[in-house]
Amino acid sequence: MSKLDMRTGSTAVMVLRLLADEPMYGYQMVKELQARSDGYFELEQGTLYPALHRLERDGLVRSEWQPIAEGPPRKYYYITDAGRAALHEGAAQWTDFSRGLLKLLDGVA
Amino acid sequence: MSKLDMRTGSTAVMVLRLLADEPMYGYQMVKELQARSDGYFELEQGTLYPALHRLERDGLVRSEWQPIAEGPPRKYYYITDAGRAALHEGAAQWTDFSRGLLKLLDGVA
DNA sequence: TCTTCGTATATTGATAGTCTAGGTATTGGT
DNA sequence: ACCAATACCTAGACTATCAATATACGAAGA
Repeated sequence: MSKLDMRTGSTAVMVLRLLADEPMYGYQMVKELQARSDGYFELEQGTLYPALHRLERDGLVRSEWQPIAEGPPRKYYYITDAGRAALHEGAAQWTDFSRGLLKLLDGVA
Repeated sequence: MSKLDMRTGSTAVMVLRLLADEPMYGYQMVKELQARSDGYFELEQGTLYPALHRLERDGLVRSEWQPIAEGPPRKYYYITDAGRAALHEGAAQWTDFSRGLLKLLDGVA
């Protein structure tokens, strides 16, 4: 099957979902999403970083640089209270949408 | 819950899904999608008509004007063989995506 | 008669998110 | 010396969506 295009707007809720478990840095999120989806979700860095900056601009996450003994420094992201609220809202919408679409497409694929 | 934004790219597969059952005209598709989703999928006309023209341009549907005794004429759309193939492809992708997202968001909403 | 509503197609301009492609820098292995 | 993996980032092009608007017909009601 051809490579997945990220569905517009899903990146934010995916990122918030990851950060709800623990703080993470960008590169880690890419790998974590791959791991949790058996390689299906391939988040491009050119998609992720702008999305993270939007989330921070909107107060849904905050970030903190952390120097690493070996390798380049990491920018850790933390979900905020507003971020958790947005996660619940966004998860509810995407869940409804996904269920509705699965119902509509049931038996076609 | 707030009004649904159509998720980018889902319009095409929804339209093809409807036309796989029977030929329809645009306005009818809007109503039919509402009916099949208990009012959840609200396809805007400014979203639908450009989408239909793209589908026709790409040979996935063809259209035919039909004069009506009462009221404005209707432009009926028919799915093509290429359209059915695209439907299966698109349905498979959206199904995988939806299942993956539901799994990721499970328990959050 | 005039207005409004439901039907039905369509376009325009603004907006927003994704992609490709590139850039910078560090570390470890060959 | 070189390359791959790690880790951050941006710019420009593209595409689909939205809100708003336009046209036109028929029916119902004031």
